[in-house]
Amino acid sequence: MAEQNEVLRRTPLSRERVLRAAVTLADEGGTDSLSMRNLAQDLGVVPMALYKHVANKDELVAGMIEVVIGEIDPPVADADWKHAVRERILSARRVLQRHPWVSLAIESRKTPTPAILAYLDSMVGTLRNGGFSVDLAHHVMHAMGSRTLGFSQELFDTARNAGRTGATSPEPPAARPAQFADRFPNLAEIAVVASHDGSSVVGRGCDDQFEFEFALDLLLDGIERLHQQRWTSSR
Amino acid sequence: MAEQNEVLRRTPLSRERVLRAAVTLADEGGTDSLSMRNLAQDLGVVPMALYKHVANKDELVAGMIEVVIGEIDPPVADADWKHAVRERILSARRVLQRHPWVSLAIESRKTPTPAILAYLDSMVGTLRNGGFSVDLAHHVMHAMGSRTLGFSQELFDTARNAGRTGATSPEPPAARPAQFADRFPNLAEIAVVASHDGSSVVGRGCDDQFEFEFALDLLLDGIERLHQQRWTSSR
DNA sequence: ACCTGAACACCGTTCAAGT
DNA sequence: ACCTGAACACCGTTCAAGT
Repeated sequence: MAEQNEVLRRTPLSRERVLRAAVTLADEGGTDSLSMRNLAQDLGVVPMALYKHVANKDELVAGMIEVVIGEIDPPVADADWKHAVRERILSARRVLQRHPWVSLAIESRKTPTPAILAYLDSMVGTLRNGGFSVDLAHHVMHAMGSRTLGFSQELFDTARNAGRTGATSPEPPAARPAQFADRFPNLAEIAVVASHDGSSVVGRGCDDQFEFEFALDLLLDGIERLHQQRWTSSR
Repeated sequence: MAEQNEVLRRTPLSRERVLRAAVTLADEGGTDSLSMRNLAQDLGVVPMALYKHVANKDELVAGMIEVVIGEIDPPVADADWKHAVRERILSARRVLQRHPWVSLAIESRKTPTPAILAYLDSMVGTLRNGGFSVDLAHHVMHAMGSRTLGFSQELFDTARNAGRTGATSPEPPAARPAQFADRFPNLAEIAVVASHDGSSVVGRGCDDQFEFEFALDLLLDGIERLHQQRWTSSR
């Protein structure tokens, strides 16, 4: 590790290397460990050296988002709109699972980055090519919201925390199962079904991939129905 | 203002006062201005005095979330499940619009707070009373995701930044309209329709309330269809 | 002209000293 | 026993001094 740092120190810094190291740092240690000082240390460089390649931390994060969004597959060719949209979103979801910090990073920013705009623009293009009116395509993009980028939008987000360990969190989301079932009986009932195991609690045992696709298909099927009915807003 | 601080200084601190002052501080200045030191100053108190009422900043934020979630209306009585769910979510949305910092605060936490669990439990109860199977209710909660709490889930989030000014942001999300239309023609086309005005850009002119209800109803209608069909997952 | 160490203005939180 | 000032270990970023 010290040797590797020694080697890396010889190769000159570049914006590319800075962004890549930052993504790796965030992947491994989460947003908390992403500081200009930590990043500089990983690169064997004094903190101020970073400021020749990124204007400030905000711009660093924007660059990191660009790198990650670039990992999303291009749209599949020769497919109907529904299949193309579905596959692209599932690709985005796989990317987000590799970089669990990125969804919060995107949501924390005030403005979307160019790569996000390009991704969304491409998705609108897929809808338009599929025969969607501008009007319907517009509302559909709003309806999909951040799910277009593969966001789970879960309130019990097991995926986000599981980043390091990979396993489910050792601690239940609230108190012990017995108390939990008393206070939140309807959630407890749901959790039991999800896990096929009476001793489980909410947040464990849910099949995230199934739930994501369930929600995605619920939206896509509804959208398909509107499309076939030539739906328009009354504007 | 100095006089008011003087008066407030006499009334003893309480967890209630700390949380309420923190919510007000975040409402006015956003998450950035919410520091233990700023909060203590607003309360006319030394920073360390706060630690007798909240264990640390994380627990402070949890308490702030509890306060805000408590502002959501209880479920309307004597209503079918669809109306009850719809009205409750629209109430949650109004609350989130009053406290623009709270959605990010909720998403940033690893575990849901008790008030959030109680809210979700109540919503599951509404579905179960409406005749939903445990299985379908479970998947529906995942499908709705954070939208159950009124989250917009927009990538162009005009509402979140508009907190202070109330007006739309003076700066377009990316470059000037002309360049924008060149790089993102499909987004530009959508934006023009949304604004009835060729000079506009994405993010301006969208009717947030309409879009939220469009997406909400798209989901609710799809859910109603599954419910009527007695849908079950194949488990 | 370039690079960088020290410094500035902040954080959340600990802890020991003072009352 | 209670309260709190100073201190600690961090931040992102500025800026002037050194090469």
